[in-house]
Amino acid sequence: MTTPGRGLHGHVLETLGPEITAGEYPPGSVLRTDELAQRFDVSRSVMREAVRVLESMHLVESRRRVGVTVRPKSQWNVYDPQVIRWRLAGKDRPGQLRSLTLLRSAVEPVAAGLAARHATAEQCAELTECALGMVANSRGHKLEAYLVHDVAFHRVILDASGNEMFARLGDVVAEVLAGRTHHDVMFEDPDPAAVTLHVQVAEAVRAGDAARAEELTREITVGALQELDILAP
Amino acid sequence: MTTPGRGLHGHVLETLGPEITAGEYPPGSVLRTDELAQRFDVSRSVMREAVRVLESMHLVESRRRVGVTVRPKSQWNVYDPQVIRWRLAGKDRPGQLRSLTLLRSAVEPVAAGLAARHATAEQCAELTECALGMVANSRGHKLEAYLVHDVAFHRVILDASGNEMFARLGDVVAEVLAGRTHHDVMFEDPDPAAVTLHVQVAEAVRAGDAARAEELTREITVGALQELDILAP
DNA sequence: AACCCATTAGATACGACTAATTCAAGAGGT
DNA sequence: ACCTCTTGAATTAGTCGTATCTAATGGGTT
Repeated sequence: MTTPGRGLHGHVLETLGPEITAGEYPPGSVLRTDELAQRFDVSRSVMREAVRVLESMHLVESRRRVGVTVRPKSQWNVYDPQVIRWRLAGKDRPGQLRSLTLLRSAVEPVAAGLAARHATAEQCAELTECALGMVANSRGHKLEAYLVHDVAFHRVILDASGNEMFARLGDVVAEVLAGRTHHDVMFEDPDPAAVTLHVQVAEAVRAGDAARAEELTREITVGALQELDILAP
Repeated sequence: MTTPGRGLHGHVLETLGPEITAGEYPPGSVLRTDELAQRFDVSRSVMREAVRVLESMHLVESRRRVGVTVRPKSQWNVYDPQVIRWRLAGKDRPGQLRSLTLLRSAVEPVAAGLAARHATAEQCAELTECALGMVANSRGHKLEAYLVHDVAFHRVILDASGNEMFARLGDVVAEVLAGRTHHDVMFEDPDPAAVTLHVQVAEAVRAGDAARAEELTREITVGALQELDILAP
């Protein structure tokens, strides 16, 4: 991913991060730097750097005379892409997907509305291209090719919104969509209705119809919620 | 704040973080660990820990033979509370407030709808209490007391949504509201209409009327957008 | 109960060594 | 004369081990 075991401390994080985010150490658990350094066979300097990173993610807290204590889940930086990846790779993947899909359902419609106002001609073209790619791969078990265009579509929408906060959710959406295709539902071809909605969103954005783009995207995200049995009646 | 100059590396971060997020080093700028260590009069070990943290925020990238290069703004972890604080304290504070308010306008209505479904009796009571506190302090230049209740109100909504991602935006909302009160508009008493809306949201949540809670909250956030001249018609 | 001190584990510093990457000079081919 | 590939030196972060400092904790003393 974006963070391949970059250096020794990176390797340590790749093991320790998932362990912590998976909840293997209950909140309040104490880890000692010396022990960790021994366990991973690295020097304390390296171990301290890793601890600093975990600390900046609010996963742990390092105090003198006490050690490195694991913080409760409620304090974690759950928006940190690294934390998200670790949790998606762990055992509370379902819950994580629910949370993220809910976030999508809140943000993406608004982003689509903004995109309809701010999208450049180039972005509109990209959007249409993505939508066509989705249509072309919507039948015949071409799930991978479909996924690529689906991810690209949502990325363009988020970027075109002109809001940096929305734009940075592109990676998150990509993870969610990939997760849905690879692990959860989706054994068959995607829902034709969803494909149509994407095409219509592309049209609405190009036409500058913000209200319609927002409403159509809301339908898409409602569909995503229903797939995960997140009912909202 | 949550991270008061904890240790030497914390002190370094408190200076270097704001400098980078303020854009004082253009993307691609190269910093050398040795020089930085000299500048802050700390050991290389401490400097390396600070760099690791900045790296985990995707503010910089550290490569051998090159140095510590500043990454473009588009790659920063803009959801990291620390980064948000640094940027709010810096010169692109207005833009940051716009981005965050837009995020609020997307998330809070959805969160309010969920809160109407999931809120406990205790949370409903808290909500009503907050709303009453806002009413009580809405006249007579009691802006500070008003702010406290306003922040608490939105925190309860986000918590009661039952979604951890939404809940973690409580701090962000707090920063935005505090910023609005202390620096920007708001020289006079808050808008009476906004106060009324908060009371009505509390009622709707208690009544379990999700659609109404969502719509009322949307009106609140639209008001916040208008205050910042973010027009959306 | 209040105070003091020994213990402990992280915090900082320093120096030596390692390894990766860049850049440039030079060999060889076109 | 130009281009390409190789090679090697310089540079800078990465790693490690040790020594010292500091602050929390817990027990013991008054």
